[in-house]
Amino acid sequence: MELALSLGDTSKPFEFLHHTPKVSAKDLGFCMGLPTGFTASPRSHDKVVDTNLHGEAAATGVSSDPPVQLDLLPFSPVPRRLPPSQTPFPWLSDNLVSEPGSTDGSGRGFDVNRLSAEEAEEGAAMSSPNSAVSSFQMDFGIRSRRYKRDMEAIDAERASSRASDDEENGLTRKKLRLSKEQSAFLEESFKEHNTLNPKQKLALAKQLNLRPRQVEVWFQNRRARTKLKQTEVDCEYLKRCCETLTEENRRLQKELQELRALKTSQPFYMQLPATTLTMCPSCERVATTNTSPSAAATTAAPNKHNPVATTAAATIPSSAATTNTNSSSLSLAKPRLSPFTAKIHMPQTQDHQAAS
DNA sequence: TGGCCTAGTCCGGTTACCTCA
DNA sequence: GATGAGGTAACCGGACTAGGC
Repeated sequence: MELALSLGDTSKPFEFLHHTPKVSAKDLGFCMGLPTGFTASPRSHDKVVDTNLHGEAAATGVSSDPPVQLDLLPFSPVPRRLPPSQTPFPWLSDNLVSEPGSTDGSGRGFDVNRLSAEEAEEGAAMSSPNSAVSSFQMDFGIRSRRYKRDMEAIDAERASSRASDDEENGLTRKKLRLSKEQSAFLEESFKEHNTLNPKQKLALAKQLNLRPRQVEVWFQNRRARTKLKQTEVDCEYLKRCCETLTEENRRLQKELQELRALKTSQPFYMQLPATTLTMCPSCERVATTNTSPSAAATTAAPNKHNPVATTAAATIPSSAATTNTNSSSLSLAKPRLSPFTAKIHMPQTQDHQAAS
């Protein structure tokens, strides 16, 4: 069992991607793979949950839980600006001319003030608030068609009301509720890319009849919500891990007691050498050494980069080797170490170098 | 080349408004 | 109708980066 946070490829894009052929499904999608039986909170209407079941339970030996996988695509948490090739907004080419001097795609050199908020609103006001997204279709699957029509009418009315209020007051209202179409369109955009460069922001604002600042704020809040949901999923998963480990610990304690009882009743058992698993933190290889001198001569390989694949070592999951050594590995493989005594030895780097 | 300034963007946290049970 | 909870748009402050001087 391992926790996998995938920031890249997703093997299971969302269904809506099938309806957006301009964009490669490989680059899109916000997938949350959850363990079987784990149900995300149904409250969030915008929560898109895809139960990708990458079953490694058999390999890890912990119940039937697949790894929790969240594909937050295609954003990367470290680089805040991505090249334009990674920002596939299909509609951008229709609305904006690419900046000749912009090389990084982040919009550097693009004068955001060229299109003021008034201009943006003026341009957007030329069409009805919802016309920009009239071709955008999404089946929310919640309401009946009649109710849906009513809600759309209400949304349109609210949008027009907001526009008229802005015109009358000349002020921006403290808080506006985005229409359903606007939210859905922003959601689709977020799935394609969760960060915006100035061009994309302006294009979205223009299409949705919003101010660029509103689009920016929406994306910021949406990222925060995504992170919050990720945290909730992680928390839930770690909770399950803790429960599993507790149960495993209980089982091993019981097994230890049984072995001790067996040891007293069967003296030949003492002849079995104790095996120590040694894992080098730098190369992350596992070597075995037997505490018994005779056994060490036969099993412990001098070259620790060619560790002997004993039964115990072989049961160490490969995922453990890829886990950051600074954090506790969540790989809950069940190594059949009995009747060996296993321990993870963390030698100093100097030890490793001296040994090599 | 390094330092300073500015603009833009991000994030974490918070506030305030809106909706709904 | 009043109310509390939850969702979310909007704001604030700090940090970071890139470009210009």
